[in-house]
Amino acid sequence: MPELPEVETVKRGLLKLIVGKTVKTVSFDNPKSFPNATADVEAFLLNSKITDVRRRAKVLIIDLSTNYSLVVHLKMTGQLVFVGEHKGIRDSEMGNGVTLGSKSNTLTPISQPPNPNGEYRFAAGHPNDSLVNNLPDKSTRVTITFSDNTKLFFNDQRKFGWVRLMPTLEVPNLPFMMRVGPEPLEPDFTAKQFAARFARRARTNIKAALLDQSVIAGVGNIYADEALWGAKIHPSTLVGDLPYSKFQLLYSEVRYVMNLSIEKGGSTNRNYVNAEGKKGSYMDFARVFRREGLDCPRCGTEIIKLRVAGRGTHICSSCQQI
DNA sequence: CACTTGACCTGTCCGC
DNA sequence: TGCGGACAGGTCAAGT
Repeated sequence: MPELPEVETVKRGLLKLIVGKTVKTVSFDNPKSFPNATADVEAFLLNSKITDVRRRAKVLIIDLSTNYSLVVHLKMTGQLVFVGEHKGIRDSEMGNGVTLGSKSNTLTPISQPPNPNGEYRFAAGHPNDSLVNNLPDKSTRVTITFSDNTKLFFNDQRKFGWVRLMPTLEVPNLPFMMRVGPEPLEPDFTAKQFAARFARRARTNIKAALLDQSVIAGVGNIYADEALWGAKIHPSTLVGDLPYSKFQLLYSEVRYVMNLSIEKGGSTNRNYVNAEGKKGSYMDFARVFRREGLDCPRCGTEIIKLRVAGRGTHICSSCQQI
């Protein structure tokens, strides 16, 4: 998914849209997307109130008044989209799986497909701003309906992402949370600390190390390429071969591209949308990512695409040399 | 441990 | 237009 700036954008949207709302029902059609015990859902999710929305690395944490939290990882194609007004559709027509809640708070099997005529309206905007305008759709895995009948959809085409209900105090004990590195945008996070985090990965290339969430949190394929271009570092350079001055540059570039992207609402390469279903515009400002065949904005040399650390990688072969 | 590769899924795009 | 293969924002579990 979604890397740090996209998850941060979703978090900011949800903070405005769902805090204070009360969960009425939840429905889901894919156990992998929402692997929770029914009893826990009934005891700690239904009728709970949303108290806060937080982010750690690429993980979203939606806190509930029951001292439980919904932990969400969007992985490659996940979306969390809030729909504020709807019409022409009933709860019984939502999704293909089971619904928890409603009046009886009991499991209710759903056999109807999503209503193809269900209409959901978003705030007016440019037609290209939205990628989702009729939810639920076939990528909808989880639907939460609030007491005012507004809805939060977890959509995920590739089913890599997940939503988990767990006690808030146990969230930091998730294996991923135990391992994940520092937040690169924290004001007190320094270049010196940044450089020190890479010591463990001296014998691999800098791109693989940047993508390693246990080194630095939140960097993914887009911002790794963008930051390496900014620091004029070839992605295949061995970490151990980089002088401290390059780490200082890379530290600044990681923070620059991520802050810029948050300002632009994130990157919509394919599926990403924010909490209102709208695209982000960072790709309009990208210097190398997905720009193979175009000119390097710094020197005019053609941008090329390689494979580094098993990922599509974009560089200027003139600016970025080993 | 550090490091690399394939697997997890669905959809799209590109070449034949 | 059909079909096969490569590829897509991220982690993990296995390999070496």
